[in-house]
Formats: sequence, C-alpha cells, structure tokens
Amino acid sequence: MKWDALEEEPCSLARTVAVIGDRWSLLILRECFLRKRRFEAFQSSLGITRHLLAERLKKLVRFGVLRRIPYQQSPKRYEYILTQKGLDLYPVIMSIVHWGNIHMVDSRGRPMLHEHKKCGKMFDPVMVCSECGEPVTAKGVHVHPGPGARQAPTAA
Amino acid sequence: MKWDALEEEPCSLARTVAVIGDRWSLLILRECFLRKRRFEAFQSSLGITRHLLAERLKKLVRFGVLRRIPYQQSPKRYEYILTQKGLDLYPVIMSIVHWGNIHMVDSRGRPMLHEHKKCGKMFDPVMVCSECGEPVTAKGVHVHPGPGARQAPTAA
DNA sequence: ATTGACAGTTCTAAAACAGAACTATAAGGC
DNA sequence: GCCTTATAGTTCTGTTTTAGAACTGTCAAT
Repeated sequence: MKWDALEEEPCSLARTVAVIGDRWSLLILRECFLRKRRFEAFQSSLGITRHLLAERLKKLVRFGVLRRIPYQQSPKRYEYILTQKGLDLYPVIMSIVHWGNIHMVDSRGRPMLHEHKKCGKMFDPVMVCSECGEPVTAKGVHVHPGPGARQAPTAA
Repeated sequence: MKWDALEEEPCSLARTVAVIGDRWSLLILRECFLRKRRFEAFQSSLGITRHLLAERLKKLVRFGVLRRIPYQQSPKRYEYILTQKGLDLYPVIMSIVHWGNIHMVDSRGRPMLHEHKKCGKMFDPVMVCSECGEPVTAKGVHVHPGPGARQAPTAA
C-alpha cells in the first residue's frame, strides 16, 4: 500500500497516520509545540537530515498542519508555525507523551512535567466522554459504522 | 538517527514513537482494538505484506504491547492480544481518530461513531486535567524539566 | 492422495533514508 | 573588495527498509 492510498482510506485513523505516521513528523511537531519554528532549530535539535527535514516540512504544510511564513526579506527566510489544525494535534501529542511517561521511562523518571496554568498543578491528561464527562476506556466504548463507512465489510 | 537510538532519547514522545511511529503499527493496533487477533485477519484487512506484518508483530510483542498466545496445538497456532500496556494506548488511538474525524473526513462524514456504554450516547473524546478536570489546550500548559531530563540544553 | 487453512519465511526489485557536500543570498568585519 | 558567518535549503551516493509475490511446514477434512 502506498502512502497516497492511506489518505483515501475510509478510516480516520488511517488518514491521520498518512499525516503523522512516520518517524519524524511527530518529533517535528513536538518541537513546534515547544515554540521552535525554524529550519536550523529543528535540524539541530532533532538530528534529522536536512533533506528529510525539508521534505517533512513540505508535507506538513501541504496537509495544513504548519504554515510557512516569511520572517524577513533579503535574504528571504521562512519559519513554520502551527495552524489551528496543527494546534488541534495537542491531545494526540499529549496522550503519546503520557503513555511514554507511564510505560517507557527509565529509572531517572520523567523527562518533562506539565503544569496546568489554570489550576497551577502538575497534571496528567485524562480522556473523558464529551457527553457525560466520565473517563473513557477501550472496554467502555461500542463502535458503530458512521455515514462515511465503506460498504464492503472491512474494518474502518 | 537509528530506530534503536530513539528508544534511548530522554523524551517520552520519542520513546513512544519508537514503538508506534511507523506506518503500520498503529493500523495493526486499530485492528486489535476491533477484536482482531490473528495473522490472517490482520493481513487481509490491512493489505500489509506478510513479511512486514510478521516483523511488526514481533516488534509489538518485544515492546510488551501485544502477547503471543497459542490458541491450539497441532498445528501450533498463535494469536495476538493486547496487554495492559497495549490497552493503555487507547487514548492515543482515540485522539488520533478524533483528529481525523475533525480534519480529514470527506463529504460522506465519519467512517465510525463511538458510543459510551456508560451514558449511552455517541461521544467525542475530550482531554482534561487530572487535577482540576478542566480541558487541556496547548496554550494552557507550561512545561518543566523533570527528573529524567537531559542535562545538556536540548529539547526533551 | 489431494485440497485447503493458517502462520509464517524467503526472494528480488523499488522506494525511502542517512550522511555528507554543495548552492544561494546577504550581512558584518577588515 | 575579500573573507567569514548565518540561514534555508538542494544534490549526490550508498545503505536500509519496504512492496509484491512465491514458497514452506503442519495438520484436518474429503
């Protein structure tokens, strides 16, 4: 299956994987959420090759996750900032970080702590139901085909 | 940077990307959450090559996300089920699906709807603070170095 | 004895990636 | 004017990963 085919799948997970499901995109987005914006900044803190970085940035711009904006004329220089679509990836990033915090840290503990400005405390993200506010677990959810489901009986 | 190096990074996101940050692992896990368990089932519904499927399953078992369990003797046959570590990826999967639902669906609408058994309603997942229960956004969070932070001034 | 189901393994060609060098534009120091 | 530095890429070559198809081994059913 080609990458392009993934985007066309009738599955929201597959389509999102087409955007962020490679080795570098999520790491680039991590840097974006840490307020990094420039090519050299991404390259030096990630250790990604320049070639691949240029390509990934193009991809993220093409998908509307980042916007490429000139920050000076002569010589023209651009920086990359998160669009609203990109900012909306925050729960994805945070849930990944949280899983890593629980299951992948070594004896030294978490590399980062997160403070919720509103309440002032260090917190973990919790996923709850938009309707009743109770936590959501795999076993507590029932799946139904939606209007965009594929007709053939294949998973979506 | 090699995949192995990713696992060693002092960053919970990087370490999690080492587990799920490729093109197929998340799709395999999607099938697991949809109660698929067997090699042939994964292969036929994903269209992944058998070679790569075998390798990815091994990787997920090695990381403790899946467990390989015999379901019959003679001939020996195995199936793959989610461990607790794997079940804990549910918020990651759901936040990815939700982002796709908002930003990647075509005119036909969502391929899938999710019902919260507890309240009986179709819902969206919402990420809230474990301490105060209020929703979490990128701008409402402040990041601090934790005990596992790298000493050199590099992003983690 | 033959077919089919299942869970893989092995092979070759194509695509993606790593690592390093190179290009283009301009500012600043001498 | 000439040299160095900064930034944002592009180009090149060799290695690794992936796609696609065919093949293996074990057993049950016909």
